[in-house]
Amino acid sequence: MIQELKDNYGHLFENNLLNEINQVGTFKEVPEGAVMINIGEYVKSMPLLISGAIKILREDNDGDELLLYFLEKGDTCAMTLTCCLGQKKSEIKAVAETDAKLMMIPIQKMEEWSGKYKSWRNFVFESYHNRLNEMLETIDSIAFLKMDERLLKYLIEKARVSEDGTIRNTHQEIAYDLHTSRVVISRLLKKLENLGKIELHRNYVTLLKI
Amino acid sequence: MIQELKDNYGHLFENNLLNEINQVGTFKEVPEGAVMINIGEYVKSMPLLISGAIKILREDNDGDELLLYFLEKGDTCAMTLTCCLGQKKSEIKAVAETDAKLMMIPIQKMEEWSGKYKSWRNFVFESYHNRLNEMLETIDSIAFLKMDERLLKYLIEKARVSEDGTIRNTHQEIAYDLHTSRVVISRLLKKLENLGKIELHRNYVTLLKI
DNA sequence: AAATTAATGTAACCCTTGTTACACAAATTA
DNA sequence: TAATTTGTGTAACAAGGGTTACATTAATTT
Repeated sequence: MIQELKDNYGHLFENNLLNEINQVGTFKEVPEGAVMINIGEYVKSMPLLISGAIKILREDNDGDELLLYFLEKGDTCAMTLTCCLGQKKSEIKAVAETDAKLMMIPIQKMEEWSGKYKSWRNFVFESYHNRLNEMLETIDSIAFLKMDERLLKYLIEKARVSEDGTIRNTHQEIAYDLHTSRVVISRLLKKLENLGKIELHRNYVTLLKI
Repeated sequence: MIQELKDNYGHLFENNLLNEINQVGTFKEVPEGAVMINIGEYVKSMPLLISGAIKILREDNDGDELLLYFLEKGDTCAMTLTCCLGQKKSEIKAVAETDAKLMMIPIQKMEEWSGKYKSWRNFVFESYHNRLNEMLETIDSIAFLKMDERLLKYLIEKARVSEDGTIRNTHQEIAYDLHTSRVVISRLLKKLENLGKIELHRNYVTLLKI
């Protein structure tokens, strides 16, 4: 049994299911920055995230991007779930935000386990629920917040999922995630620095404790 | 057996399940405009929509609203699903867009049926998938479109779910759904009228065929 | 070290959207 | 019918944020 599987999913799944996952799943490591799936691609297996963080993005026809949310350990991709079941194309893009470890589950098992294990069903439902709530959070941000508030919220999220609490990105990269321009981000970051909320450096930003 | 249940869900569910739904479900009619659930309320049963349309809204702390999507016949509310299972509060507000007919399912049955009927599981998964996609559509609109494009898209959606293809709303009501101001909507509607896309009247708008 | 590339700072400008104010018309109520 | 309320049209202005342009500084390459 892979120890990290037990550590992260032991409280969720009964032993029989854990053993099955351990048997049929494939352990996988992905390096930071790796594109794990693109819009329009078919999904072949379902990931259970063991460590690290995955960035989920939406893209429009012009290739403009928007960050939707991050997945962390114990999470799975809700999109993948029905993509697998219905053989549908992915509607989102997934990129490793940090180095990450995953357990990949073959799609045939999902349907089988849904009938067999109550804990699996609950996990799947819970995942959907979490993802829907994260989408609502995203909608709240873009619909109700101004760009400076969105930026601060983004920096806090980014710092949370990063290893050391710093945001190791250029202004341009931040601008892509928030679907705005580099100049706007530079302007607002400077404003946040003047307010004493952050510290700016070349290639990274640090959040200051309040 | 309620005929409309068979008509709308007969192709989805096996007969045993249909009969159970018919037995334990409560038939319910709601008039246009009725608030079916508010943010923060607990959900007691799960609705299967038989006819009419339901408007799903998000609200921020100041009471500002934003239309997320419409539910139509054959749909259910994905939010409700895990709200029921996890005894969680609703994150959204639901208002009858037109007169609607529903079958209300007691929450205990949901868990039971998830283990018992494959068609029920598939329906639930499919619902989640559809709702996630509708949320993505909403995000696309507010993130990538300008207000005039969002407005036109909104009018087309509204016309689709309405009885007679007209949008029976005041400019103020449209403004609430799109989370903007009445003046902005009046301005853009007038622009769309000048482009020959719509016809403006007091209290309603008609879409012109292209 | 010099040249080049990448990241950031900042000014000036413009467009979209939001706000305020008010006129006018249609519907409703007195 | 007169008075009031509700819905719409429009002008003028403000603010947020997107764009272009260019300077400056740090890192990388030659």
